[in-house]
Amino acid sequence: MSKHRPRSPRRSPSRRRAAATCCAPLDALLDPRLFRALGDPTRIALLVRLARCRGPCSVGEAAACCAVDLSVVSRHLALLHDAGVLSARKKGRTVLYSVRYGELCRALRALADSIEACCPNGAARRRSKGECHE
Amino acid sequence: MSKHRPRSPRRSPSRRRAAATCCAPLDALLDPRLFRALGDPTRIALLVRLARCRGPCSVGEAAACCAVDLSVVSRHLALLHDAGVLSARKKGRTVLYSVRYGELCRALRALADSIEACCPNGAARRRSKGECHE
DNA sequence: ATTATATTTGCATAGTTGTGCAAATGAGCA
DNA sequence: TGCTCATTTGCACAACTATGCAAATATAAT
Repeated sequence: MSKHRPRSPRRSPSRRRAAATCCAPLDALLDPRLFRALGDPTRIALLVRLARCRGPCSVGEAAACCAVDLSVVSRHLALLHDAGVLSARKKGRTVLYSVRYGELCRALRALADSIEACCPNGAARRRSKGECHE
Repeated sequence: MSKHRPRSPRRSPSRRRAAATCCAPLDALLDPRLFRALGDPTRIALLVRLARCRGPCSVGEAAACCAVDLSVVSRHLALLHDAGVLSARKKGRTVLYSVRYGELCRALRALADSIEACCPNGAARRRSKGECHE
């Protein structure tokens, strides 16, 4: 997901082998940077706004959805961009942001799949409603 | 997502209308509380650990995955529980936490669906790779 | 009751984050 | 060149967060 990342030394090389195989992708998919980016109400509002725009949206236009300073909006959009949620394109003196629908959806679905794969009786994917004890 | 919540409205029947209708569910699905909970490396480590456990896991057991104080682990697990990511069950003097696989997956997929529905040419769902400009 | 184990809570603290304002940059236009 | 508009950056500050340690609670075992 995240665009350019300084490669965190998080994971230890041979961390737990036994029950690890199925959940291996989880580590990569569960990127705190993505979730942190989505963890702020103002940024969520901006993301929804961008999604509703159906197409590129300038910083000023995006700012219409929330009552914070324009500079704050600029920072939030940059952060969402860094997290890989938005793409940015410069057109003249304005910056056009748009939602990276495909990337975002793929990341979320991959995560869901990976989590599901860890579910004790997760083999019955997508079938019955109550496949997992919860 | 969040444990006790007024039942998010499913997908709108007529997908894509004036541009605003289709994204209505997004507001409900994009819950900052969930993402904030997943936005911390230690909590992610705990979640992965819990997923690997394949079944209930005590606070002490979960703590094995990260080098923070047990009290911190306790707080993180409580937070994940509040966010609806984990379920908790008390057994004697230990508390068993487990991943709410179903809820979590459903939330992520619903979110992916909802985002995709906002995509300008999102009608081609799941078909081609590059359905969306990004 | 006493002791031991599992978890939680109170408090202090260092670090991070969201915010506004003012100034700076950048890009088009007269 | 100046002028205007869109966006970003520097700075300060309040609020929040993650953390560790010590003490408190809860439950089980002796």
